[in-house]
Amino acid sequence: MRIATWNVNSLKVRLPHVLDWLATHEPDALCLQETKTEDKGFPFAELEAAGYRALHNGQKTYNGVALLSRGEVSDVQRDIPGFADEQKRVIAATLDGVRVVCGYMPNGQAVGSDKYAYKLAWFAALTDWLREELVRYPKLALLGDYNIAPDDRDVHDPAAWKDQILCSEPERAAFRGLLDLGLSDSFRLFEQAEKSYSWWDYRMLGFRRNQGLRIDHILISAPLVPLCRTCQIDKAPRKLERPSDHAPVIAELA
DNA sequence: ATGGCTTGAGTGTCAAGA
Repeated sequence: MRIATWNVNSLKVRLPHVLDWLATHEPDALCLQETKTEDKGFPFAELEAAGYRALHNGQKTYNGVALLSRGEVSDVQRDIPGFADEQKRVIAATLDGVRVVCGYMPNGQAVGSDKYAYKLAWFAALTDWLREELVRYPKLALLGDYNIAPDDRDVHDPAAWKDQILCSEPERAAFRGLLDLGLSDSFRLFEQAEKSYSWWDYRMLGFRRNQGLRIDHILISAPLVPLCRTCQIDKAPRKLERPSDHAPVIAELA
């Protein structure tokens, strides 16, 4: 079973890249973030023609998440239960016995801002929900754009980013809070190249200089760890014309 | 130098991203 995540920064713009990527990698599930559309603009038919059904939790202009799958899904959940939030950031479903949770975690804008407080509250609500979810679904994967670089090795210039948004200690503590539920960062189960990142700023030739951050992650619960064969960041789509600023991350489960 | 791109909305130019 292959599961993947990709912040596409507008599905309308990126649909050709997504269709190519699905054909090349044939994931069983692909979690998308920042679809930036309501259902009426969502390309259900094109994805269906490519062999994928789609669950979408979208809104106009901002945010929006989707879960694409080849097989049947059940127990669909939109948003974090009990957490009042206008922003469409979560969709989850069960697929082949695995609870697949797709999240677009808040960016937070700047340490100390209102959006930063929302980000930390959002992570607390997510963590509380997943603690319960793991009881019901021991095999669980949380995929998405976490907007957190968990460690200095996930940052091209740790000194410049120190205590900045995406890297601050409270954000990293929120990430560790997810690990404390018994989840593992699948990327770090394997030896990886140094300077591996999943996002590069559009500006300043960020990608060409590999000035990036690793903020897109696939966390997996303990029963899935022995099944995990690989986890890789695919930089290829970032090299295309009009790329997303994020690269997809894909994990293979036996 | 708080800039540098990209997107959606909407037709002038701004919010938001990370």
